[in-house]
Amino acid sequence: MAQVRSAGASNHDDPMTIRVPKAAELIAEKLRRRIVLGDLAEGDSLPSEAELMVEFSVSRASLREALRVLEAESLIEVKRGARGGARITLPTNEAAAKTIGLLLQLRGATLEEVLDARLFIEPPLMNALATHRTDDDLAALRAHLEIERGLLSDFARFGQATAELHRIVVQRSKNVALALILGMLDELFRRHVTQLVARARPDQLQLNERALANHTLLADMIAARNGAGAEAVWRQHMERVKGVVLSELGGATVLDLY
Amino acid sequence: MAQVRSAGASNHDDPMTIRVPKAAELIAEKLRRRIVLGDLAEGDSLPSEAELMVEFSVSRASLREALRVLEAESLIEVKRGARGGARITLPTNEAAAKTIGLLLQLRGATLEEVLDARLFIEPPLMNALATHRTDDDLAALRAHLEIERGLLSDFARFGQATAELHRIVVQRSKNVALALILGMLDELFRRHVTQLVARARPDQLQLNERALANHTLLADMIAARNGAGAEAVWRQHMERVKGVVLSELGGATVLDLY
DNA sequence: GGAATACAATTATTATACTATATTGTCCAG
DNA sequence: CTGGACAATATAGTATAATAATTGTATTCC
Repeated sequence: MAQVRSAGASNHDDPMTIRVPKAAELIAEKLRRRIVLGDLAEGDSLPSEAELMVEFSVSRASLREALRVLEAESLIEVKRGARGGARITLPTNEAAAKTIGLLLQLRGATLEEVLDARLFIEPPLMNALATHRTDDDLAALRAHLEIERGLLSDFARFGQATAELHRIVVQRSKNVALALILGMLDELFRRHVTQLVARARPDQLQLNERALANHTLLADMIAARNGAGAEAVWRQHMERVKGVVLSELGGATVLDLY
Repeated sequence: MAQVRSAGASNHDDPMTIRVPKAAELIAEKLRRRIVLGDLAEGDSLPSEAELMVEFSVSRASLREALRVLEAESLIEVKRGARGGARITLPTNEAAAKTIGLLLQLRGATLEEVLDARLFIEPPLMNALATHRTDDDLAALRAHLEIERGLLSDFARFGQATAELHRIVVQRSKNVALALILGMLDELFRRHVTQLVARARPDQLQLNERALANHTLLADMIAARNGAGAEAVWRQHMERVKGVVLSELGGATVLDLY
C-alpha cells in the first residue's frame, strides 16, 4: 500500500526535497567562513556567547550547538572562566588524521593499506625532490640527520625524529595537497606504532642505525640530484619499515581510534 | 540525577592542563564508537531525544550539541516530525572532500596543486592496475566506455561519466586509502569545474571526443597489461585536462567552498 | 611581598515552555 | 468504499531563564 509514497516522497537525494538549514548550521557556516577567509586569524578571540547571541539573533542553545561543531572541527577552542571564550585554532595534521581515519575505518581499511598508500606516493616524491632540490633543501635535510644521530639510543625520540624527517622531505616538495595527505597518513601510522615503540624490540638500536643509514643514503642521492636513486632508496627503506611493523602488529583493520 | 561530573573539583591541579571533556563530546564519542564498531549500521535509527536523555543522563541541550556534531560529521541525519529522529548515514566522498577542502584552503593550497596531486598519484596507479587487472576489471571499464560514447553530446552528463570513470579505475586498484584520497581530490576538482561545464566551450564536443579516445586508449593498454603504456596515456590525458581547466579558471586559491 | 580570599566574567549544564513539521489515523463527502 | 481534508500525535527546533563550575584579577591580611 505504501509503494506510491516510497516512490517519490522519501528522504534521500530527491532534488525536490529542500533541506531546511538549522540555525546552528547557519551560524557555524558564517563563523567558519570568517575563519577561512582570514577575517579571524589563529589566536584571535571570538566575542562572548552573550555578544554572539545578539549578533546572530539566536538563542544560546543554537549558538552553543554551532560552537560545539566548530570545536569538533578543531577550528576553535573554548575555555571557560574569566577571559575565557572561543579562540581560533587552526587544525593540525593530527585533527585531519582523526577525520580521515574515521572514514578509513568505516570503509574497512587495513593498516597495511595505509602503509601501501604512503609507499605508493612518497618514493616518487623523493624522485621529484632530488631532481628539483635547492641547496637549502639539502641543508635542512642534513641538519636533521645530525639530530637523528644524536638520538640513536633514545628510542622514543628517535621515532619522533623519523616522523619529522618524513614531514621535512614531504614539505620540501612544495605541494600542499600531497603534504597534507601524507601528513595524515603518517599521523595514522604513527598512532599505531607508538604502542609498539613503547615496548622496544631487542634489536631496536640496530634498527635505528639501519634507518639512519638509509636516511643518509637518501640525502646523498638527493645531493647528487639522482632521482631514480632517491626513489629506490626510499622505497626500499619504507618496505623494510613496513615489514617490521606488520610483523609486530599484523595487518589488522585500521585504527585503535576506538 | 546528573552524576556526569564528580564534584572532586580542584584536587588534581596537574601542571599539565588536563582537558576536561564536555558532556556533548563524551556523548558524541560514545555514539561515534557505536557506529564505527558496527553496533549501528547505515540506515538504523537512533532512539528519540527523550530516550537518549535518560540513557546518558544529560540534559536535552547537551545531547543536542552532540547530535549536531555527529550531523556535521555526516554520521547521522536528523529529521523532525513523527517517526523522525537521527538515522545513521555513512559519510560520502563529498563529505570527506568538504573536510579536506577546508584544511587545504586554510593552508593556502591552489587548484593547480590539487590537480598536480591527482596527477602524481593516478597515472602510476594505472600502471599497477594494468599489471594486476582481472578480466572483470577490464569488462567493467569497457562497459563504462560504452556509456560515455552514448553521452558525448550531453555535456553535463558526460562530465559526470568522466568522474565516474576515475572512480571505477581507482577502486579497481584495491587500496581503500588511495581510493578515498583520490575520491576526495576528484570531488574537489569536480566542484570547481561544475560551473565551468555549465557554460560549455564552443569546442566542447571535440574535447569530449578526445577524452573518450584517451579513455579507450587506456582500456587498450590495460587490456594488453601494458603498465608503462597505461601510465603514459593517463598522464598525458590528465595533463591535457589540467591545461584546459587551468586556462579557464586560473590557478587561483582553492575552494569556492566559500 | 606573598599568600589567602573575595569578586567578577564567562562558559557548562539543566529545566521548562513553546513552535514547527512530518506521520498517522479518522471522518465525511461523493 | 474510496479519496481527500483535517485533527491528533510524535518528534525535533528554538527560546528563555536559572544555577553550577571555572578562572583571571583585584583586594585584603599577615
